[in-house]
Amino acid sequence: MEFFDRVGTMAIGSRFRRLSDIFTDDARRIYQMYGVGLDPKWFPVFYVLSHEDEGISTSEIARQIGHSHASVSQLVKGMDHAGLVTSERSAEDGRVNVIALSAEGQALIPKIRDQYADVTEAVQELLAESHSDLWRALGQVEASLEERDLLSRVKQKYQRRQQAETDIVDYSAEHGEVFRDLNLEWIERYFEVEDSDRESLDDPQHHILDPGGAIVMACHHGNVVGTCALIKLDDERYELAKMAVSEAARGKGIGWLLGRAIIERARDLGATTVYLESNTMLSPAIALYRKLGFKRVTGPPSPYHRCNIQMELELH
Amino acid sequence: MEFFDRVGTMAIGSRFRRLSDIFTDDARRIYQMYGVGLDPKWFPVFYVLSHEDEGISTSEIARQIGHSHASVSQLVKGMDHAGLVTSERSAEDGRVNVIALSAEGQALIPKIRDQYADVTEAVQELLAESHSDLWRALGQVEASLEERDLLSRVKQKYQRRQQAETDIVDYSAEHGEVFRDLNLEWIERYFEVEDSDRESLDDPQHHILDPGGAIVMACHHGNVVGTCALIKLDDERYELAKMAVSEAARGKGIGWLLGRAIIERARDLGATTVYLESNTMLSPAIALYRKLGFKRVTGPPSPYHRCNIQMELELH
DNA sequence: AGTTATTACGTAACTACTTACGGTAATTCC
DNA sequence: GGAATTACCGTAAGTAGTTACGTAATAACT
Repeated sequence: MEFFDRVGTMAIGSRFRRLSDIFTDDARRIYQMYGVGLDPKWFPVFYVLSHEDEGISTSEIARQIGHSHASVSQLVKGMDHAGLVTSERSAEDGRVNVIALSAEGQALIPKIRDQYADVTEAVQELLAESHSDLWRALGQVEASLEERDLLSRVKQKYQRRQQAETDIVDYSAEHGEVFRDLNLEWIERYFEVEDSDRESLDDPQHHILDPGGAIVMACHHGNVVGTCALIKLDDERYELAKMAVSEAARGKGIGWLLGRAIIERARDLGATTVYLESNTMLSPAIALYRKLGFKRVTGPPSPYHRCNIQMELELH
Repeated sequence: MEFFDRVGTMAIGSRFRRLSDIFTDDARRIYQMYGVGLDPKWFPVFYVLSHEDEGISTSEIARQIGHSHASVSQLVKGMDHAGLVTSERSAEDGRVNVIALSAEGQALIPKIRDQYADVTEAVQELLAESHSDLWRALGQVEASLEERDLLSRVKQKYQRRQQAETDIVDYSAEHGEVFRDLNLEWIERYFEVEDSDRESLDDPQHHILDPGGAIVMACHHGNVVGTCALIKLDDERYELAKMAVSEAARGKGIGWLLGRAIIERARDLGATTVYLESNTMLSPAIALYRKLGFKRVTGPPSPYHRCNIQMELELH
């Protein structure tokens, strides 16, 4: 397939699919040639059962062969119908179905041995024609994916790209409205708006900036999509607060940019500690704070009802 | 999947299927993340169309992406419904449907560019984690399969195994009945039984052996499943005839064993040429003769009506 | 002990392809 | 210039898996 070399690795899923189809197709004809009465799709289940002395459960088979339990359930149904397996409720646990090879199924084991040997040999010779060890490489890719799936790998690239297209700018008077709306959006979504919210959101200049704090705004493609504030507690301690990112701009790593920027401000202002209050309900936020270096602390109670977790970051 | 290392390479189809599913699954989420309005399954078609200036036909797309035309037809239907492509009958050829990206589809090209770059990079990094060049290895396996598919590779092993379990023995009196029946089976199936058939089949001793010919029988697991005769024409020329393999024993390479054995006999008898007559309708037989080294010749007409091809093998 | 959460399972519906089939248009063969 | 063959295409049905959902049994938590 010259196509795959043209499109490149983005089509790797399709390429695997195609190869799977090719092999599956030939497999059907091979099974037919050997004349063993086994449907190719039954083979993984058959293989597992042939290596178990006692019967095992549907879900255990599924775990071993990497299918869903529903798939195994369907396969076993077919094999049962063909008389190859027995399937009965467990005496110890009324939920589990114990599957085992029937006598007829057992009788298939020696018959399939030749086919197994021939096919294995043929495939191994085929794979050997390509210089590299494809079989091992497949195992390594599976292992890599188990460690970190493709989605998260791509997400990293995505966020990096989105972050590069996002500017962090200082708050100025014309941001007043969007600063308030961004914060009200999430507060109203999860909690009740409290009086102290209203005060600081309606007049950030007076409540945050004038006392020696800071506010930054995130602009993505010209739109303000996020904000974060730094409130001065005393000369050494500042509070990270009012972090908000608009619904549509979530997942672009903008919170991380805002956090980084506001910590930088704190450092510039001479802070040694940045403190914050949040709620464990907001798990993505907590994860972000942790990623930024914040650690959980227990401090004096917060004036906000919604606060049930306090965190701090030490600056060196 | 530890399972695949346990079963070994026979399960390579399943392994590809599983990998395909994993990638396809992540792909759907990735497409969602980038928010381009493209169904992942449309991508191959979209890719091909985005690289064509003019529209192309359904089957041409199918050829390029390696799907069936029916699949492309369905995909295009969906994309048309989503307004991404235009599809109309060709003016030159009333059979073909000309597919092209619509303006809306064109507009997607720059939107998908970032995603394409990010995913490609991520997959490449993933593949790089396994030491070997998986992508290239996949291409090589595809190429190897195109040259010779798995079925034929396995068939070779299969035949070798079956041949090892087959003995070639000399004709003796108790083979008379099976010799006749094996030959009548195929003659009746494809042609009319002629008088000269009856004569030699009913009394091979008199018609074949006594004049200086030979007959061999193939025994597979104790059953006689095939036969082949050698008829003396003159001191240097012998005719291979009456080759028959029972229906159930076809595809085991038994014809080849019989042919080899009868040629050996001819050599022992001092032949320089082995001649045969057959019919082009029996293409597997012709292929076998060719594989045994026979070449087509034009000789004097045969007494058998069914003969429409003559072949010879020179012995050195 | 009673409620709630978890686990095991089967059925149904869906997915992304395939093959099978049938209809129409073009080409090739006498 | 007709007949047979071949090419193109869409629809329907099949395939080997999946997710979604409902039910029953067990485990865990007050």
